[in-house]
Amino acid sequence: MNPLPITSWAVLGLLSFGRELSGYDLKKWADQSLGFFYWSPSYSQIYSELRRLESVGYAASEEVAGDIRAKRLYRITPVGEDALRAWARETPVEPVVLKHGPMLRLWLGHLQDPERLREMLLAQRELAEKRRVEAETDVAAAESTPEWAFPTLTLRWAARYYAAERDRIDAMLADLADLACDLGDADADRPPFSR
Amino acid sequence: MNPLPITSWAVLGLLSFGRELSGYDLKKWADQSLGFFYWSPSYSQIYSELRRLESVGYAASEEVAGDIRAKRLYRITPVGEDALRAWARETPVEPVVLKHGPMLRLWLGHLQDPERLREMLLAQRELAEKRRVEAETDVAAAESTPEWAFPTLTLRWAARYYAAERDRIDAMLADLADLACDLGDADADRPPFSR
DNA sequence: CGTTGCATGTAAGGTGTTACATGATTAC
DNA sequence: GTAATCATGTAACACCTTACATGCAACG
Repeated sequence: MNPLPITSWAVLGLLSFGRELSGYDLKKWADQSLGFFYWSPSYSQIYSELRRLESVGYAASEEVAGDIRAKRLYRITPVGEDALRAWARETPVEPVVLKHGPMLRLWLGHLQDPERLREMLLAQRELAEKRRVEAETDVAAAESTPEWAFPTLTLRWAARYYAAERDRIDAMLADLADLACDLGDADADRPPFSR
Repeated sequence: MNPLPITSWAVLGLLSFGRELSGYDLKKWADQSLGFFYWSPSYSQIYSELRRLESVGYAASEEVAGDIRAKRLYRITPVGEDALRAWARETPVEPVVLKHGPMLRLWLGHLQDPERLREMLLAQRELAEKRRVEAETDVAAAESTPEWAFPTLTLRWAARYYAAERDRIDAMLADLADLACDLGDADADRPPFSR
């Protein structure tokens, strides 16, 4: 049997805080926790990961007649706890992956209208600020509960991350403005493809 | 025909700076440019993207007897330039994707030995600092050449990014130390799974 | 009474990885 | 002479997403 993908462990991790949750709720919660520093898997993947976790005995589920409609609630099993702990302790840490779409566009700035680049950065700035506020409010909600100590740490990290992202965009906007001046000066030797 | 994946455009972007390059060289260069803010595709993917780009007429190649050994050098075609420019201008910007392995581990800190977490963060700190220095030296090498104006901007951004990453880890180490004190105080109500 | 949200999936398909293969050359 | 690097690939396969399907309940 191949080792489980990281996503599996992440989903099992969501269950390791001692609550029983449906796939739907798991996704919602993943968006607000995992989503800040790891990515949040799609619904369909959450459901299939849950089935996989159940098939290897790391999770168990039961059909529950909810307030309105039947749900399938998943919980972590003792075997699953052991496996997750072993994974967290013994597996080499995954390298950080960053795919920064806006920077890719900037890197190819010689193909673009400088004004469009500026607009793109401003939009990105707004997004980062929104995420920052989200993380900040989530910190405030979580920091009083001792069980959430570690999630609170990562939320605090996320708030700093998105604040820094916002500031870097400001710095980039300034650099871009400088660059526009320089290019304005030396009209003769434009970079390639700038027509 | 489906739209090309972003990786294709990234590889075509590497070719858009007016040089003829082999797949091998492209990968090396990708590690030092794209790798800082986007991820660097594997060799095998670079080769297959190059074949795809050639098949749609965006790139052309020729076998060249290099200094030592035969190489296949790729260059962008005029059609490819137009397509790349159109992509850069008209396609919605890809959202930022972050998959921060170390934060995932920290989020599950209740399963871990705090000392191990500290070690992990220190290792991560060193890595960020190394990347920062790399980006910084690459900035110094590129900033004098006007064609590299935009790549220089992104390298400068990367240098700031990795500096901020390093500082965030320091802040996290401090938070973690505070947390250890709090937990030491309240021995009675340990978080779940901390045995 | 139509649309939105809840809740759970299935199917198809592309993306991107690892592992492997090859052969020639440089370095120790 | 044998290890590592250059240089180019192929094959298999896992991962993950989008699109689609369903059926009920609440909201206006």
